[in-house]
Amino acid sequence: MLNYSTSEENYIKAIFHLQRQDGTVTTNELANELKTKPASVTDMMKKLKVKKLLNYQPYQGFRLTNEGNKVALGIIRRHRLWEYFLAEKLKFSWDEVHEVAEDLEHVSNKKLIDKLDEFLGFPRTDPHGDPIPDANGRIEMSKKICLTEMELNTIAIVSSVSDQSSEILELLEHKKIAIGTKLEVKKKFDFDNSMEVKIGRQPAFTISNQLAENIFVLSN
Amino acid sequence: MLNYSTSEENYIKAIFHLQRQDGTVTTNELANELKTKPASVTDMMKKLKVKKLLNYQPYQGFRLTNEGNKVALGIIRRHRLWEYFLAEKLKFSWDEVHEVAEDLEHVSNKKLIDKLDEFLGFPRTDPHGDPIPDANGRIEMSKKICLTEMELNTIAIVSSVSDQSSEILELLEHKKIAIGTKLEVKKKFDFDNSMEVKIGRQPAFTISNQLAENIFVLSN
DNA sequence: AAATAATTTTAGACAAAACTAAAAAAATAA
DNA sequence: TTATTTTTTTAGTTTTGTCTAAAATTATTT
Repeated sequence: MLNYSTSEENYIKAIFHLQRQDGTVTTNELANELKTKPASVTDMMKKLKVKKLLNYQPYQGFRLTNEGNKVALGIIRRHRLWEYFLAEKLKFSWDEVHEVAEDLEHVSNKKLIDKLDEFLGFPRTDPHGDPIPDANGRIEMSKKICLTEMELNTIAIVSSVSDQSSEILELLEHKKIAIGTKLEVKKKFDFDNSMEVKIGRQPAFTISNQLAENIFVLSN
Repeated sequence: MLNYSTSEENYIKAIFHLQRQDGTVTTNELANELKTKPASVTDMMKKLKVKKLLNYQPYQGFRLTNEGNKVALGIIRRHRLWEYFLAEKLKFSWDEVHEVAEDLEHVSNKKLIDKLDEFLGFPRTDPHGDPIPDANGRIEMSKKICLTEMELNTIAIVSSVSDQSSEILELLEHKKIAIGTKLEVKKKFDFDNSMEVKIGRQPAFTISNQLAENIFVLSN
């Protein structure tokens, strides 16, 4: 695996994330995401095309090649492992880790990252609940879905909460729901869209639709 | 404290280290140290002078200002803390840490470094025995001297060994001398320049001149 | 002290990554 | 289907950090 500049890595990562949503990524989307100008994006797209990291025909938008995706997963692996380290070992709070990891992720020494992974105990998700690719770039492709979309009697892991207000956190704490908690939906009520869920062998309890809409889970 | 580019930081660090030996640093010395060309050095010296990090008159060599020294100590602090982390936590070997720390040292988030320091338990020296500056840039200015230069009845900490052959390591292990060991010189013999040293309360033992010349210590 | 050698600086170029302004292409509206 | 708007690309600069080749300065010899 070759080495890429910080700037190239930032473009690759941004394309990877935007690809998840749409199929293909446009110049303006990317310029907006990276807070740069469309002309700069076009310049970089030409460079990355030459390096065979993305497919790109003028005016047609772009998407990463297989090689490009591999590179992106490497960057994301580094980013999320550092986030985990910062939160778990250095006691950074939930919302501070991203910014610092943005810098650390560009130190691309494979041995460093694999040893860090081992030191941390091979964590499966970062502090935001997003999955961490393994040393081979494999990632749990369990897409993040809203708790409201889960099928009955399937188990999913709570991965993130979109609203971060203290009110919702109080409620989640009371119901013993945290990131990493395994939830099973037992019933859904059409009247108010509330649902009954279970954690492990404990008795099922009720979650309102407002709450469920703010909980996202990884379902295999 | 402002932010400096990776390149600027590498120059500042190199000047700091070269200054220790001579008083002032020359263009060629620096070009050689950084594996770059003299013309590039001159260009950078002009930039660093404008930023008031060094004193420099054409053809007269250069040395860091107080501000420049502060910046250098910040970089060295980061470098050595990461080295300690790599060796102690990630189980990198003694001779692998430097290269990786060369990259990590340029991530200059103060909170990150101070929390890392705390996580590591405020180590006083890196894995090579070199002192780590504290959060205020203070460093144990105990200069590294050769064991042969130590005065009688003073205590010093073994900080490094210049020869790294397995023969010397075998001998050091046998005599229970390691980095961090506190040594006190009790006698010196002019005949063969051998010396008698003590570790703690144990009985004094003899060290040959050849061995002493390869042991460096931090004497307060 | 003049000549030669070594060191250092200047001048001019180049590559990477960004920008602005203008041109070209695609999408949308009339 | 034209006309207009939006998006994207091109062309030409800028900044940072590097380089080579040549000029200037300092150091060393004879």
